[in-house]
Amino acid sequence: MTLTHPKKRVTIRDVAHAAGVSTQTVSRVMNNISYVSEETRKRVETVVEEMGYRPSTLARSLIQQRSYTLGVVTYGLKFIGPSRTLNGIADMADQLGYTLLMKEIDSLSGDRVDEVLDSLLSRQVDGILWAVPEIGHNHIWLSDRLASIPVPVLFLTMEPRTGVPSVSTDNYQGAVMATEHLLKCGCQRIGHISGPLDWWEAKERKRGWSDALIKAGMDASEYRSTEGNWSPASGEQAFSKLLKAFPYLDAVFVANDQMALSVLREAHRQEIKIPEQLAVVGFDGIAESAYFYPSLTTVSQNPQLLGEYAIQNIVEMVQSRQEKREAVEPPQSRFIQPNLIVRESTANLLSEHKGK
Amino acid sequence: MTLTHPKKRVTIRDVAHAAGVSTQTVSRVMNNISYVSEETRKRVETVVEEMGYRPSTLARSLIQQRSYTLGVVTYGLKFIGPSRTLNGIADMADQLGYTLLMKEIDSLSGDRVDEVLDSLLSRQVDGILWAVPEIGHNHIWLSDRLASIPVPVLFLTMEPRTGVPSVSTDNYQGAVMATEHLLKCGCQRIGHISGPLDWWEAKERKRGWSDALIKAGMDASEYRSTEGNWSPASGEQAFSKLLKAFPYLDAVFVANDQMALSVLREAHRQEIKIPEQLAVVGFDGIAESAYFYPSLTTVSQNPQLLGEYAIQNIVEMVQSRQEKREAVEPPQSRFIQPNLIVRESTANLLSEHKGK
DNA sequence: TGCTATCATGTTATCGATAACATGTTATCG
DNA sequence: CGATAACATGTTATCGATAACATGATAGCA
Repeated sequence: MTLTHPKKRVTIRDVAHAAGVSTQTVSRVMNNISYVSEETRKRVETVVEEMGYRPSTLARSLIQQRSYTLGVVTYGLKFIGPSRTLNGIADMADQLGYTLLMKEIDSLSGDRVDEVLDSLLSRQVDGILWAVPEIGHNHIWLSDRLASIPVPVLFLTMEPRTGVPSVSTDNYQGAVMATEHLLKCGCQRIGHISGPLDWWEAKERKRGWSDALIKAGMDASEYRSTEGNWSPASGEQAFSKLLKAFPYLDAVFVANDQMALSVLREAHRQEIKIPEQLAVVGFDGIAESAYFYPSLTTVSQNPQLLGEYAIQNIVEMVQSRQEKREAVEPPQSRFIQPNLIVRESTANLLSEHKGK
Repeated sequence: MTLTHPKKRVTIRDVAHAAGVSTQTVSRVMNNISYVSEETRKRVETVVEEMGYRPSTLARSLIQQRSYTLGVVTYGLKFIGPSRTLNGIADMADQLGYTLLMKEIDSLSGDRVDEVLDSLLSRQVDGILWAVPEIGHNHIWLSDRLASIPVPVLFLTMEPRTGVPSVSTDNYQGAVMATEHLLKCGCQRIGHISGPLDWWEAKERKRGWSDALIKAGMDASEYRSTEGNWSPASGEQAFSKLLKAFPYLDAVFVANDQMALSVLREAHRQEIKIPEQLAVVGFDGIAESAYFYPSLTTVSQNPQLLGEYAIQNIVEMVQSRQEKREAVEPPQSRFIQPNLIVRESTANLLSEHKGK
């Protein structure tokens, strides 16, 4: 007998009537404010309990012009990084008393931007988190549209722009750390397998690698780099290409762990010993990387933390706008530092220098 | 000069005033309904365009008692499976014109259930997708609370209950397929590394393995199974334990790919040849599994599809409730079939029987 | 004692839209 | 040609709450 109770919603008026008071008084009780006698408060609370009354956030949002809801726009939920970021976002939003309206964007062309923004804004979000990585020109809408958005917007994983608040992992520093680690291991010919170079993150990682080499007095131009598309399959191809073009490699910095996985596998097949003949460093620090064979040295970022941090930032922006007219601080671009996890795919080299 | 435009929202009244008509007429134009003269329509549309008017979904939801918003409650976004499901959910919701209110639950105890439900319901969601896997007794609230929820609720990944609509992957069948594949490969002593057995999915996979063995005339009780917790680390431990207790294993069916990854690695370390000495089958079909060494035979589920399917179902429920009083069909438990992907970790055994 | 501050509660307006009803105009038709 | 249907638009009520204002009682104080 699955009766679907059509139960009408209990409204504040029902409660007021049942308790013999005005709706205003019920409202006062629910919000714990101003003067309500102890007696009345008790009575109302009892009725609320009995009737199972829950105030409509919707109605409240309308009159208060504030919804305690944030819009989140993501891209790439099928990958673990963005998902973990969303995880952090959801956790922190919850902790701070905000609910999330979520939209996923699939195309990167930016043609759906207006549609998504309208949908969020028409639902009165208090702020928007744009968690779509910067790829190609998919952020150009920003210069035209941003000024006309009536709520704060915070961007994740975007090239810093003055006047636009953003939070990103410091991909550049991460890549520098990875490369310097390889140098410290004694590697002399360090290749790179990059991500798709229209991605800002991929560019940053490549730049870090290149700069670190230059800083070490090596001519970076002589070092080859090949482009993958983040997938294991592309990593395999890129690695073959790299090896062919540059057979004397003694190390590779791979722009993500998934591509590094196929480098390990392919090296295995070709009987290239890791790390003795070839040191490998990945990027991301996915859970599996500790169980690759050999386990992978990698630059670990914490996407979850990124998300948490982002929410804290946007909530601050939202609240300062509610209270005052101006933000306490001007918008900023902030970075989160990744950190290097040294494992078998490079570890052994630390003591003995090689490749003289 | 980052001026934060405080711009007041343009309301229907502003438009009506500017166009010299009533708000009702503007409403009619916006919703393309009933009789509006071509002339008036044009004029209003022009004004709408000029002023950049966008109707407030919030206000509309309030009066229409319908929000075109669905609540989604997830657990485990830091894992790839649930994220991909959410991906499917978001895509399909978008296609069908619904927006998502998202809540992530971290604890499994169920103490936050009421809070989450209230939060969603107070925002007038038209339906709820409960995408939290069934673990231990975390679904008991259902029997008490479900009847009092005024909108349709659909559960993902839950043991079928009559009268409660749900959508799940057929874990049992998947496990049967995996085990029968191993049998067909000629394996005779097939072990199992299970997930945490308070998870319904883990139980189902174990049951499938056990039943397949029994069906093949083997005494399943003689075959050992060890419990992991889905993580690679636990897989390693479970595998060692299993090997110690049952050294003559010639195959393992591992309840997920992450644990299978460490089985591969550990086997490698102990110089156990895969698949010759030990065949391995995983579960999930994560992207990396094709690039493990050796590549992993696995039961691939499609969490994305699961999510899409779930949204289609709940939207149907929502719409049929809007139109009629009763649902077209009674609530059902539906299953999605996974499929077996044969790779190197078992493939070679297909031709030559072994282990006599 | 009369005046003001504090307390307790109610009344009316409002948020931004649509529903329901009303009204006036123009066709259509027997 | 008058009645009815179809068209075009406006007015008022409503969704569920809170804001703003109003009112009455009590209490403290000069």
